[in-house]
Amino acid sequence: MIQNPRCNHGVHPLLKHGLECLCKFFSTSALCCTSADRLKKCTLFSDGGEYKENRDRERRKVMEALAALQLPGISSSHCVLQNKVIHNHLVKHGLETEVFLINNLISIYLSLGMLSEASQVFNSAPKRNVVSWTILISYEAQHGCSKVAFAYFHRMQEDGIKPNKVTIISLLSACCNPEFRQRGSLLHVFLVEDGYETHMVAGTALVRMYCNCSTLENAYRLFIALEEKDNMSWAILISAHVQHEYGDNAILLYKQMLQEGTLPNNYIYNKVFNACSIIPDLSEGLKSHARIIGSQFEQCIYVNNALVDMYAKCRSLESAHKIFMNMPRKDLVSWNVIMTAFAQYGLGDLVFKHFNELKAIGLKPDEYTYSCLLTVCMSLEDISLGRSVHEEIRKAGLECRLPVANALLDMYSKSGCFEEAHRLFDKMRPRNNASEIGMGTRSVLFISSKQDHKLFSHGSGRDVFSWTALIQGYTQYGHHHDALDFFLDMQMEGVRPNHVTFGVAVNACAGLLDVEIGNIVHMSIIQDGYEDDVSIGNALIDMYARCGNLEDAHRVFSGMPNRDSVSWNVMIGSYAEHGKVMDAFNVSLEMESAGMGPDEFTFSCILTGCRHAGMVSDACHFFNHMIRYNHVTASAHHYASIIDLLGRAGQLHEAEDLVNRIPFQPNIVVFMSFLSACKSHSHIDLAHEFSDHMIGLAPTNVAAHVLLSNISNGGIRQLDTSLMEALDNSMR
DNA sequence: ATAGGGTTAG
Repeated sequence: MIQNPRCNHGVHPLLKHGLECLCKFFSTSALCCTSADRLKKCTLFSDGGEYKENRDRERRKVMEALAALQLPGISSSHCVLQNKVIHNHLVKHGLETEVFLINNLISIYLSLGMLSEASQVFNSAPKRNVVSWTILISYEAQHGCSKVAFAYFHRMQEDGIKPNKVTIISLLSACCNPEFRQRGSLLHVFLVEDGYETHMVAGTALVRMYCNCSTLENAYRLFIALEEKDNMSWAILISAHVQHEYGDNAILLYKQMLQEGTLPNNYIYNKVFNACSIIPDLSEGLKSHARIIGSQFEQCIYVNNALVDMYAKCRSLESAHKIFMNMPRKDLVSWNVIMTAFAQYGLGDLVFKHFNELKAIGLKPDEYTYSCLLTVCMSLEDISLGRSVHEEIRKAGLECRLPVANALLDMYSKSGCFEEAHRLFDKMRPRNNASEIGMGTRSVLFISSKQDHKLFSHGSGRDVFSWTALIQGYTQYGHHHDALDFFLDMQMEGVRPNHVTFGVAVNACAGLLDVEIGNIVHMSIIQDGYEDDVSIGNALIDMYARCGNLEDAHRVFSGMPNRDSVSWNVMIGSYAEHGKVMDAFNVSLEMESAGMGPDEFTFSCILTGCRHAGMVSDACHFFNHMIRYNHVTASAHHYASIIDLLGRAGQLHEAEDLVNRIPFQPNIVVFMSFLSACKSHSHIDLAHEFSDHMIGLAPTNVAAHVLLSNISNGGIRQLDTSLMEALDNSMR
């Protein structure tokens, strides 16, 4: 029993040590800032603030209890106020107070990131209860160390302590992906047994777990069964829909929430704006923006960051910038968002200008800032600028952070700098090992005080983006064998390809004209459930067609549940390329009746096909169709193609007529097609009529001069083939 | 009493 706290009677020596550590910390300004910030947060956002306020009140009580003990380093300003309340506490609860204070200490240490102090108190505590363990579990869960959280859960049960509702809720938040599906259902059973399945907090945690580990449908079933829903329950469901990129459904849920009379909070506005960015849907975004004008949310930094992003994604950069400029407070994310927006609009100068500004006001760029800069370097194709950014990243010690490392990989790989790409890639360890080591060391932190912070705080393994960047680079530079080798290595390392990786792998097979490997990749695509992906489907059509397998190409095409204009054009182009012009034309008619207008590219494909097959009259028919077709304006490529065809067939007057009818300034390819035809049919006079035009258009074009000299000298046949190539290349 | 369900950029 503690009569007078000043005398320290009855305080456990270990606890006293912990208190001393804490007191040292109280005397520094750091804690004052932290609690002041926290209090501000509570008053700014009422949602969830009440809980935090209570918690802070309790913490203050503990602080004051410590002050009352008059340990060295405590400042008197922390003391007096609730001294009496605490004193009564200590008297009333006697020894039980010890575990209460210990739990508070652990919790405070953890919230300040003082892990070794926390573990010291935990390990030497004379008594632990369910709360002591739950504090650790919740800490690990919130810091993404799910496996450690479950390790504590087992340890706790071995120690004979039964988990309660709060423990289960904390663990549910650690179930972050399908890997935890089984453990998650086990927790679900725990809750059902105790009758908490539809309890608001427990049920909401369940909803989140199902969103992460199962399907949104299963999550929704639990959601509608909740006895009560608050806006946090809605926020979780809406957020999950946004995460799965179901922007429309997220908006529908949001409207349903409003209809049921639940008021949105800052989390929900944040998600609604995210949903509008995904779709993108400016009008819905404007509506919600109007709702928050004049409200407390207008000040909220998260909401504003999402708004800036939303306007940028909805093609309204000006509004995005206006919001950014008017934000009462900006954090690094705000700067990152606006810089990313500028980068998306190709405004590299503004990106770098803002980068310098944010540094000038004392913010420290992070991995996202730098990866944004790198995308700019990449779009400018300025590898030396990229290298200087890389140097700055190295100095900032951020080279191994995944977003940056992946952006660097992407840049080097797509610029063909494979040596540098590999140097970086090899530094990034395989991800599974890294996290296992981290986890393994971590799980004994509180049991035996063994620790190794570096391993888990900076571990950056390669993920699917890292591999994909490398494979993409290899394919782009024609190293298809290497690309496919890495595609296999990646899977050996346990990293599953995503839709981009699969698409690139298919391209590599197409590049190798290797339909056997192509078939194998196709099977993996089906196995992994990517067969309905549009861009993968397009790549498959192209792969089969290039390998000469038009039937399989068409089978993929006709099996696609969704097609974009590329799908149609690839199919049409494949037929045209193989001389099956009628098939190409029929598919283009289908395309038309499917409500997707044939575009410039479609006609280029067909005209190229006609050119290869020498089908003059059909080409003219398609050409006239195109001219009459409202949405397509014939381009220089189209004219060049048809003029070339007419010329080859000897119909030089028709060709001449067409040259004169071109409604815009024809380019050099058009003239060269025509003059080349004049030459092969010995219409030298006609050629001379147009030669001044051509040379005037491109006085320094060597090929044009060679062509003219050939015409004057009676011609050399070989130029024809180079012209064909130039024409083909200009079509692509 | 202390522990509980949630945010932004590749």
